[in-house]
Amino acid sequence: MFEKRVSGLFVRAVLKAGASEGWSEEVLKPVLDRGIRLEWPKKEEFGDISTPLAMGLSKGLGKPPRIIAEKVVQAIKDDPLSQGLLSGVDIAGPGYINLTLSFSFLLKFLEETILSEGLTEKVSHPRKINLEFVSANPTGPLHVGHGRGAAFGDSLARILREAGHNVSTEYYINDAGNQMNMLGKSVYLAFRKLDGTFSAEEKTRLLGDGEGYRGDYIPAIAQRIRDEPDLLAPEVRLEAQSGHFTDRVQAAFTEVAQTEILADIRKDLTRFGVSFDRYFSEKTLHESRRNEAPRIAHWIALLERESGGTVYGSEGAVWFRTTTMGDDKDRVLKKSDGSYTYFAADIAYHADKIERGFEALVDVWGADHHGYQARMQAVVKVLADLAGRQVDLKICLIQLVSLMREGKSVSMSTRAGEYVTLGEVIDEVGVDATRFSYLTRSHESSLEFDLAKAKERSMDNPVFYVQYAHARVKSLLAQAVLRNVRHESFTKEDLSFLTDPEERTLIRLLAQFSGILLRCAESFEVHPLTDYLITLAGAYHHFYFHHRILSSEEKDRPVMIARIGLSIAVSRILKKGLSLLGVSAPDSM
RNA sequence: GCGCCUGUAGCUCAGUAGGAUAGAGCGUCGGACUUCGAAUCCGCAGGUCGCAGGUUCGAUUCCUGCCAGGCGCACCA
Repeated sequence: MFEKRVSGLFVRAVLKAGASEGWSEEVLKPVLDRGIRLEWPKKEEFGDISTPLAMGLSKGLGKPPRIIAEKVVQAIKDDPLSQGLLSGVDIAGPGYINLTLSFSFLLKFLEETILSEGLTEKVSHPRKINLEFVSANPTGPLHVGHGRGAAFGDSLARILREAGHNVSTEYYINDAGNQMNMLGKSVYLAFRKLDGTFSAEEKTRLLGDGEGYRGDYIPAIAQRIRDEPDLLAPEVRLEAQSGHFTDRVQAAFTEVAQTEILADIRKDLTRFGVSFDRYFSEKTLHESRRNEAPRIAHWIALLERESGGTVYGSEGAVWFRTTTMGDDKDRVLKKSDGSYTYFAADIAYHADKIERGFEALVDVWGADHHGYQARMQAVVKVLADLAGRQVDLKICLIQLVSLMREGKSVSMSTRAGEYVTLGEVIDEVGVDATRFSYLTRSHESSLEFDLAKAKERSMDNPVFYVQYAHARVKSLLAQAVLRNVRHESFTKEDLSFLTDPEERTLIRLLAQFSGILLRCAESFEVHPLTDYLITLAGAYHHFYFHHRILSSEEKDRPVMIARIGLSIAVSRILKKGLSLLGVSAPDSM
């Protein structure tokens, strides 16, 4: 809310002090260019906003930090724009400059928070961002790991939009290649089992030594194919029933299986509050339209022609030179049999994104794909150069989720089809608790997800703690109505009765919300927001417990009105924050 | 073997681009409901920030080397 103003204040102060003190611009410039680093000290004795700026300048200027701080502080005090905004500027510790926001400014902020819909400051340079997440292969239902990526990606999209960016969300469907064929075969074999015509020989012939896909959903799809005549063309059905595994049987079973599974995935995602602007099919990259070469061929050929040797042909294959970025060998894009690797498809997909004009690409991946990062960065760089534009690629690696139940780990094996699906987790613990639990930890650290605890209504499961704070306010307001308290207007004057230090603490915390969001948007994180909401809820619970809000005494009325206003502001920020996490804020629980 | 990530209180984790006395919650123990919802609040205890060096006025944070755990290193997807 006030970060930009405060930063501006510091920049002007440093330049002014620098001019009169003869500080070298070479020292100042890099520090100012990086942006003034602002902190919100936990201890209020250190003010509302703090910066270690002077310590950073100390070395370059060859002066003690406190001396530098003094000059900067003087310049700030002389700046007319600090009037009204600040009530205190101090130097503390080794050379921190601590600012205290004026009461009047805080009240103005509070008034706006109660009134306006737009709670947040927007980024100064909105970007057109493509955010790709989940992108699970349509070979089985989403599991708990995908759930984390879904919660993270969706919440990040909401935050980026709130911050003012233009965001498109996308799910990349790996619907080409061997895995899909194997899926079709697996369903076909299950179909044969239902018919009583299954044989081990046929299985070996189709799958070799492999087991294929084995989850419960495989026979379920086979059953549907058996039950619903429309799912297979009559001649294909005849071939399947008589054990002729022709190309069109393969194609039909794969098609049905994929459609069914994708429909289930989308159903789970919808239930989870996650929607995508677009589902992008890998298959479309391989298809040729109107006599044109497939997109994938187009891009690989283009790269081979114009990448200056980064993409080159050798041994009958086409390679990407990844050794220049630390890889131990170059990687194949086009195999000697003429088909393309997954990597090649990914290149074409990212080329497509760039072609669509995105300025920033965000890929949310499972952490097991980390080995792919450097390669993809190199690809995007090459493609962006070809397009003659600056395109940033941010890769968010989501660390793994270990599922627990009452402290004991729930074993999971994807291969054997034994895993807990996202749908099951939602059934058991609910959407709100599931999403919140996923987002209580940084996505960069692994997460222990305890089903029993996620359901528990305790502090172990802070979603209820935060929701309860919101419900408390709503209940309070309802109580106020019952007591015929009218509170339509909350002007600065009405709010000026909030003189208690703990009230100021709450306002100060509310004022940080916007900055937290901007930080999330800048660093592509969600967790700081979750953390903030827990802190805010805690502060309100504390306040509520120690302060009587409603009162029938006439002399207490101004304070009562002001506290109701403060409570409304808290509830609005909580609700807004929760909505960005995709979590509801019920009025009662 | 090479590469990436992680190692902070008994447990699960924060710690914002080196900085102020390293923070929460849970768990343990002990307190608070005649008053707006006790799904809440208050207090006590708990740490050589994996180990050892180095850079710095200052290191949980940066560098190097170890140790431990996880993951990745296909003309698979």
